[in-house]
Amino acid sequence: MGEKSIQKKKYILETARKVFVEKGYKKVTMKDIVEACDISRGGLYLYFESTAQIFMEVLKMESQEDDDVFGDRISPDASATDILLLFLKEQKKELLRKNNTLTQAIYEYYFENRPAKKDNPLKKQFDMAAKVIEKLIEDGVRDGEFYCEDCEGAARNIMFVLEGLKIFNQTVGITPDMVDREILFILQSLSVEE
Amino acid sequence: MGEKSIQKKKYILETARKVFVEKGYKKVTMKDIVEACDISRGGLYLYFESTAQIFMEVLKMESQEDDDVFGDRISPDASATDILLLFLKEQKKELLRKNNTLTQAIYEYYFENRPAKKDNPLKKQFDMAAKVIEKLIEDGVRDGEFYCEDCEGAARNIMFVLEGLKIFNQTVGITPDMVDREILFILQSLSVEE
DNA sequence: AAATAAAACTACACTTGTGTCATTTTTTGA
DNA sequence: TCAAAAAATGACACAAGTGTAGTTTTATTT
Repeated sequence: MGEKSIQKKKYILETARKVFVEKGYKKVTMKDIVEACDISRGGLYLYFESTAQIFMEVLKMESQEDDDVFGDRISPDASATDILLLFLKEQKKELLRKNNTLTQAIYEYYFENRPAKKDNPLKKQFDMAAKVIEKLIEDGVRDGEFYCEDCEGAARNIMFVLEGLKIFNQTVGITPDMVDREILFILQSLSVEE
Repeated sequence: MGEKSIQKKKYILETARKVFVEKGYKKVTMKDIVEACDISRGGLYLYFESTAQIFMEVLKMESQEDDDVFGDRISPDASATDILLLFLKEQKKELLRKNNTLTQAIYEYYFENRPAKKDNPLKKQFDMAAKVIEKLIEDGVRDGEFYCEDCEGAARNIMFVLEGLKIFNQTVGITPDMVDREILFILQSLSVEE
């Protein structure tokens, strides 16, 4: 497969991503992707053999891309509160950018295809994020910024709230101020008593 | 439609429910239901005209049934902690009884059919439950059992955690002790400082 | 520019699901 | 007990999706 083919494959994946964003996972057919890419039926089968395969490769692409959007803009002397707030703001943006995310498609996919818990990407992501937040809270406690008796619990609590907001957004819809209220509550419950 | 027909309709709905529990929403076809009910294709169409309609009626049936499973067993002199704990235990049971719930099907349905936020049943349920918890926490605070500066926030926080656990369970799977840890954390964060 | 290889196309055969309708079976009541 | 009504059946026509293969178009190489 030549260089040109690789380009085309990438083009198909990027176009297919848009389709998945728009229609979720289950509703998407080869025809949808063929039409979005403006290629022929047979042409698509030259590169991929099923929507499932395409979706998996889209996910792979996705996970390669959004590796380090975050690490960049943390100044070295930022307080734990600052960082936590930055993280939560980032999550808020992600949540509300609903029209550009694969969230629903990913849920649909995992409804059907549940990998062993051990190597479930969703679980890994969750655990990693929780670990990061935990460290963050621990730092904050050490510096006297936060009060918290169970940093791990608090971190997991935050993660579950974020999960809750995410699914709520997909089924009911959320407004920015709903997210703000949750963020506020989280920060307040970590704040030291005067 | 005679009495017998009504019986049969109910029978179909109950059987269809099992199918939805097993396969979710989108995957279910009329054929699946026909076979589960052991009736003929045409026969089913006599009662319902689409899987969507059947699903909606299943949901209606569901919501009529689980009205007051809870209110019953609260003794009049139970403390707020007791009641909250009972509520959370109930939620835990519900969560882990995954193999008998329509959770995934409901999510799939609302991915496709998002009603206006105003009359979205999911939102209503959420808000109502949050209100109940809020009152509960307020009672606890008044009696000196709980410490909480933002009862509404705390209530919503609990609800979002439960939502998070729910979707997590459908996509990754949870274990009883994961739920226990969350319940413990919630109770601890409401506990009065000594 | 001719020959070959690579890429793309389209039409086809197959599968699965839907909704309908002429017919058969069952129930009812006079 | 038998005629009419109600309920149930299953075969059919249709629609939408899949995967394939023979053919055509485009690109590459000598």
